Amino acid sequence: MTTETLDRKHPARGRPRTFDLELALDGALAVFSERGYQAASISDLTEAMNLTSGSVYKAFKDKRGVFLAAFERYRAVRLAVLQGRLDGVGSGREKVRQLLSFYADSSHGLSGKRGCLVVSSANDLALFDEEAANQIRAASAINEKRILDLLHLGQADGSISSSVDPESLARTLFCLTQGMRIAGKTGRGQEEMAAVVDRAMQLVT
Amino acid sequence: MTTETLDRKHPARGRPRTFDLELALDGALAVFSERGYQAASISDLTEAMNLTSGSVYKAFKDKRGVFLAAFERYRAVRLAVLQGRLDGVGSGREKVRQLLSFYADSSHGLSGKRGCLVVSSANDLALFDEEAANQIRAASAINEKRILDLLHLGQADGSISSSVDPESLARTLFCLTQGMRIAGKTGRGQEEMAAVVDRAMQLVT
DNA sequence: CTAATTAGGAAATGATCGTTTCCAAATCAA
DNA sequence: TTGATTTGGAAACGATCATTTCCTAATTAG
Repeated sequence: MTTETLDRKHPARGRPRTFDLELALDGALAVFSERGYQAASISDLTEAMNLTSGSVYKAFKDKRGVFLAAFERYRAVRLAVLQGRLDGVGSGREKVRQLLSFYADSSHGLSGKRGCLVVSSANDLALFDEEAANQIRAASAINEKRILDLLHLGQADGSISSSVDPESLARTLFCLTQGMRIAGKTGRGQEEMAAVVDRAMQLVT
Repeated sequence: MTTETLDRKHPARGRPRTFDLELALDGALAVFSERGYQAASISDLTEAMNLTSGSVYKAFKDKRGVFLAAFERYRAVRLAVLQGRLDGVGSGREKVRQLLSFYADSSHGLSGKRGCLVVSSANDLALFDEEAANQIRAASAINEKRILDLLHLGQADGSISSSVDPESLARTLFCLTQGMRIAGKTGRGQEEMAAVVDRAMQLVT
């Protein structure tokens, strides 16, 4: 999936890379999240990545390559954190609440204003070529599917009634998470978002 | 609220304007909605507005001026359509459903991919100066407040229970509408969005 | 009429954009 | 060693960006 240029774990030949690739991507994804693809200039990126533009282009080919690598990095990091929280609770219903709380916690204060790279990329979908757009759409679909899987789990373990339609509920909760991220851009408090989670959990019966 | 340059209804002196201001703004807001503020170039805008850049700068001062005028135009047009739908139904609860359906109808197909100017502007909030950002935040707040008012109306006319907390429910439904607009960017069907509305209405008891 | 004023529009402006080029430095293979 | 290869980084590139300038056209005021 990643390009040949990126994953040289053991650089057999040539001068070795002196910067941390993932650390650089963390800087890049912060810029992309906050400003969007187009408004994130190479200058913005090189500054946040602590690299010169030459090194950036050597490592990622072009701006699109930086974005796609940062996008994957973002998803991996976020998924790891979420997975840790899901593992901490038992029932399917509790996992659903944990997932919603995960989004709520990300949607307030400074992290709320920084935003979600998947949401902002979906918002900017028209700016990308078909291949990149497909990756963004796929990431959204996976996030929605994850909610659906938790609902199925809850119905299997009895924590969620089998009478509710999992698909439409998953879609509804997914929309809610995306909306929390947008609302978070305008500056929200922890309690405001927590109350949204409590309210939404009334749908998960 | 609008600047002196714009609302010259009766141009006392000088050559009269030969283009329709609101028609031009309709073109501009379509570009801003679909591409976002930064990615909407003056070339994109002049093409969509059927104007030369000179005329654009005469009428709106700068790109920021075009955006702010288009933003207000968008809100006015959308509010008019929404108000028409709200007037068509009776109870507060039915008005809430109508509002959610209004967003759902806008979030599928082509209009879904075009997106909402308020949502995309909130997403790009970091790109604007403080004054413009405040206008965007205010627009979001008004949209949330509108839902709250409908909930209060429903509680007054008995169509919504007085035991539910209107503030947190309004915030939840607001997040849902914003999220529907984001989900709509990735391409959704009418039925998918309609099901989300049905599901959300279970919260409005 | 003339003067003042404003719109329309082409062309030019300086800044910034993403990207490439070029060269020195650092590594491995031989 | 020597050659091949890759990185680091400064500088340059053409394209495009938002904006201004300048001139003509169209209108009102007097």
